[in-house]
Amino acid sequence: MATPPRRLPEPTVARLPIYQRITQEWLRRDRDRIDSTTLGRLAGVAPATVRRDLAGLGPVGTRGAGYDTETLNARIEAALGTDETYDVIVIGAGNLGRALVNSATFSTSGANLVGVYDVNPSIVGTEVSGRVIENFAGPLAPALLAVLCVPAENAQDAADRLVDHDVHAILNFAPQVLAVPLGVAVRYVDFSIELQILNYQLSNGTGSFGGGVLHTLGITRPVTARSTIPTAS
Amino acid sequence: MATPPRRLPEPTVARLPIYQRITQEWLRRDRDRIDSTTLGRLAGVAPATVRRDLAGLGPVGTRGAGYDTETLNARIEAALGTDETYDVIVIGAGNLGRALVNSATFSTSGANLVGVYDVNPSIVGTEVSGRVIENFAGPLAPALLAVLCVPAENAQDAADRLVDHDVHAILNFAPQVLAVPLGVAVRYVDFSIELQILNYQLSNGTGSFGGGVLHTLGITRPVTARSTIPTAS
DNA sequence: GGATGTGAAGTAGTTCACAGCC
DNA sequence: GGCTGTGAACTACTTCACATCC
Repeated sequence: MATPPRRLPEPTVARLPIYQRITQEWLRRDRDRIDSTTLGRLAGVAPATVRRDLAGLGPVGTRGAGYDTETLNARIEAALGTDETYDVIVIGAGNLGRALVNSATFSTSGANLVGVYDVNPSIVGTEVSGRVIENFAGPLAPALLAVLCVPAENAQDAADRLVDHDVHAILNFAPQVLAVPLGVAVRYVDFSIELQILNYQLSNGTGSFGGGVLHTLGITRPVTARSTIPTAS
Repeated sequence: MATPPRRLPEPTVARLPIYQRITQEWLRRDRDRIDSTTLGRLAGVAPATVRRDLAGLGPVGTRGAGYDTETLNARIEAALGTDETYDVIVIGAGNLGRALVNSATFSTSGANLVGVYDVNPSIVGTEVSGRVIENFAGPLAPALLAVLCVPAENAQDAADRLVDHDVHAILNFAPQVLAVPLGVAVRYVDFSIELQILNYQLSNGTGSFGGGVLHTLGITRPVTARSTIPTAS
């Protein structure tokens, strides 16, 4: 059990996948080290915060030389638990559900799609990404994690069904606050709320001092450079 | 200028749209008052936090009687700036882009869709929600806010194009950290990161004490009740 | 009586600044 | 020399608890 020592702060957990994405890009480009300043610039996070975040994974860097790309990637994976795969079902195979199922990143983060469901008879039986869409009214593949992409008015009913089916975490794309029993985690992705927040920032110059803001949860630092990840030099 | 007195804290801004959604549901059901405890239970937020948030809009409640539904809704709208509409363009009309354009909530929050663009010749010219998809290489309708739903590998290029076109805020659905100049706000909606966070919470019982967690940004309170919004009594 | 609005206290997260190690 | 890891200071947000007003 050389896994994460203590529980990580929420904002750290939200940033780890971003560091990981950058680290993986670094790996692809055969760069074997990265330092907190660079990582911070690319992720839109202060260097000290990067170090504090990564230090939470146990000592992972090398003083004077930054972080070893390979090790860092492995450590983040272990901390997030994405080194093992986890089963996910998708409820709702409209445009959104299909977009998610098709999305390349679905599997790269350890998620293992074990079922796609819908109630619409004209959709059930069709395929998406080579997977047959099944009837949500019928039996469900076992999974602890479900992604909900149904219309708002059906979201609560669907959530109830999922809870009965022993789902313990729901990623809800419906613009609908869900009521679930204690012990079930819900996370919301709400398009129009995100729009509203951005619009507010536009009108008020919030987020740093009017600067380009990274905002996957706690991230509020401007990314100044125009380039993304430089090619290996 | 009877608009918001001071700048609101980020987490408050993220919660206001949720309060607003509940308030609007309340309006629809002809309930003319709501109190911080009820609002908090439905939104998954502590009552004191609800009051602190709403107090930031200037005095809006009535001691002893809670908040007037109509007034509250208007105040939140004014604070968020959704009482005036704002123009938005959507870049990328794949499944995701189409899902967003179709989404009922698009317009309900003040957003005004003024253009949908793609580079794929087999998509350009087709319609989505009665709107013709135009060529992203061609001229763009003016808008300060853009929604980016292109593949990760095209996201930075598209963002550069948008910045040149004087877009000041980008809602990025591509799993790609964008580099933009200062003065441009970016907000990320990243499916696989959300999944990873949820999976982490599953494995670690984070978020309250393993309880059902509301998590549109700062929201970490369990919603215990099974019912959503009760029907008018 | 009852619920808001808010000082004061508490908590969490970020950033500084530098000791420690390569 | 350079960059990590971290105590200490700081900042931001949340929650308590109660005075205030309907």
